[in-house]
Amino acid sequence: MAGDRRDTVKRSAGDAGASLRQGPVTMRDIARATGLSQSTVSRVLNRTPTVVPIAEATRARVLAVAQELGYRPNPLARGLRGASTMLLGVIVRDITDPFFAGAIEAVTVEASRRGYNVVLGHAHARADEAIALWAVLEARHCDAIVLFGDMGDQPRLIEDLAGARVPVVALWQGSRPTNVASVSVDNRAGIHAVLQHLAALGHRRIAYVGARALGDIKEREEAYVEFMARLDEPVPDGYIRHEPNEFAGGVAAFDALFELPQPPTAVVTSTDVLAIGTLHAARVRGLAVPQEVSIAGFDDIPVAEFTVPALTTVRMPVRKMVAKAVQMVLDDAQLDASRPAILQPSLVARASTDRVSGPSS
Amino acid sequence: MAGDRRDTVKRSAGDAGASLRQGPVTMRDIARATGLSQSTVSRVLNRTPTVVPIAEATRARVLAVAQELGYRPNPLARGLRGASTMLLGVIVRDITDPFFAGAIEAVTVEASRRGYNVVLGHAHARADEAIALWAVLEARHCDAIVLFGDMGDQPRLIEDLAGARVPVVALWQGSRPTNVASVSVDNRAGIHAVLQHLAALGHRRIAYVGARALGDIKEREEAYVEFMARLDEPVPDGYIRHEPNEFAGGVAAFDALFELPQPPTAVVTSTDVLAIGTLHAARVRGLAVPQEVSIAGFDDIPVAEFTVPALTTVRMPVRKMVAKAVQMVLDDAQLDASRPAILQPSLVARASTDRVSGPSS
DNA sequence: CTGAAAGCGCTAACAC
DNA sequence: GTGTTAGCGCTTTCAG
Repeated sequence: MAGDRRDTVKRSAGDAGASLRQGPVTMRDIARATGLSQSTVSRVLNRTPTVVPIAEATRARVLAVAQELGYRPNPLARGLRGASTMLLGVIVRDITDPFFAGAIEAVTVEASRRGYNVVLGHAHARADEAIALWAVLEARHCDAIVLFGDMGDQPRLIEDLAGARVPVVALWQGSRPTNVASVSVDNRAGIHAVLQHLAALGHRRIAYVGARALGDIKEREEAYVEFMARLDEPVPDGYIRHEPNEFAGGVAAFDALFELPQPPTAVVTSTDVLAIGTLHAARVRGLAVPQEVSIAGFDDIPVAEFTVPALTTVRMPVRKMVAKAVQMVLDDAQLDASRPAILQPSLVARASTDRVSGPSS
Repeated sequence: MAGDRRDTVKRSAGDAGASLRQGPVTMRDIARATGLSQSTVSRVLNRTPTVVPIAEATRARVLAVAQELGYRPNPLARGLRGASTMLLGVIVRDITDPFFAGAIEAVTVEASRRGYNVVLGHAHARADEAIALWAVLEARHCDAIVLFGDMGDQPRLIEDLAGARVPVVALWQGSRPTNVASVSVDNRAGIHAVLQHLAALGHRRIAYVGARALGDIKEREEAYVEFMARLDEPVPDGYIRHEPNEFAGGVAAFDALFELPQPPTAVVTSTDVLAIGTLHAARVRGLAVPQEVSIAGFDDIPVAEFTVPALTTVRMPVRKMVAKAVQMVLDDAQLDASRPAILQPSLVARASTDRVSGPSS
């Protein structure tokens, strides 16, 4: 059934087919065309360094012919033979999440800088699919695997990964040690920074909106609870809202918050995505941001700077984190699973937060 | 240098290693364990249908052992042998673009429904990188390639693709016939729909903001020009603004528009991304949307429903388009390059557009 | 119904 | 310096 797509027509080498690109050109073709052996061709094309010396003339000839014939190595064959596939597997929980979109871009850039290509597996918000993906990627002979997002609800995946035959590193999994090396952000510091900012503006009734707690999100919620306690500010019932990490989740949370007898004067969300939904809900309710309610997010996704009003948030050092992860996983460095690398976020104060000003009371 | 990562330790088959997953289990291992030949194992595992009958007992035994040993086929070897790799290559111009993020998700879903994985190549807004990518993907033996975005400024890529050994289909390239099969949207209908909507609300001074014209974007601009002409409404100088397709581009365009002696009462953008920037700029200038200026986008990206105010836009039938493209390219159907498949968009009227109401004059 | 054998394109010992 | 020779794990004739 398959196979009928393959060209059986082979041009005799030396054919004048200048720019007429032909089917797959193999090393054998080059060997024939140059009158050399395939292994010599291989050696030249792999620039086997000092180990095996090659006559300069030979090398030039091979290179020339390879160029002319438009030779391109077959990564499958290479991979089969045990060489590296120059493939970096990335498993991401939800591509739709603008935050991960940025991360994917970052990892692609970082990978291609090292000559790697990225195979993207998409678990579509279901971590159990990620398990299958993982199998695929390993089988696919990726040289390394990077995991994006909190797969914490799938301990099995994490365990499997720990026993992987390729290096694995996880990003944004929260900073609790797992079985797999990871790069995280200091969620506590981030949340404390926004809350500090809000507190300094006079806010005391601050609500929190986040997804059900796993990984990073869990830490953010805990940091919120901790900070409020330290502020000696009791958190009223209903001030902690759990909603799926989507725009609509932010809307739902905000609506619920403002049905409360004593609504908050500020809302902190676990991600910018939720914050954007919140911004929208405020508008729909006719509440002015930041005059009547302040809103702050977390991540600093690209659109955060352009929301209405611009969103105060915590900037995630995405590129740095990704670079770190890629370096760890490709340089095969000490993949120490017990001690995650933790990077620092920073507060970005924009127009969505301001002094508290008595809305009604 | 490479290779030291490979386990040389081979467990003798039959070992009690129940859940202790071991290194790569090959067909040979299964053959040995069952006492059958490798080819039989292969036949079973490939469910070679009616062609080659297999004793039920044999089949069961192989399956059982394969299961127990945790066998997973090596796609590299499969691919080498000429079989399909179950890999769908996707080249996307800019992952950061929220629109493409949605498209990627759609293609991943569609692909995995057919048992395919997606290899994502990211051209990072530079189409010349896409050329290299294309080479990579082909060499990577993808069974098919899907192109996202207007690579129209890189005729070379398109030409190369036309001579590809694997089926290729391009999405969002504009509807002009190229050398490669494509799926497009009726940009003209989309733009006319928004403009019609705006005109019905009483708008006459309508500006257009779009990226430099290629592919879809070009068609949208042309449709705008055409519609305004038909409306018998001269387009004042400076009402057509070219900005990069980024949030910041929308800001810049809006600012320029409102420096004009006679600013527009409505702004139509070629994409939602630009519209969002525009919304932001309006807020910064203190112009109320939609009371003082109406704004409409194109694409209906997920966030469009949650902007402030919610964005009127043209809904791109992303899933349908992607499904169509995947079907074309995988079912190897008639890849007719001369006649693009064109799907219809639909207007989504939301809060960012309203009747024109004399702002100042 | 099953086995033996020939490679896919490439790398890596090992010879000369 | 270069050629020979084995395979990597799998599919696929071609023989039993």
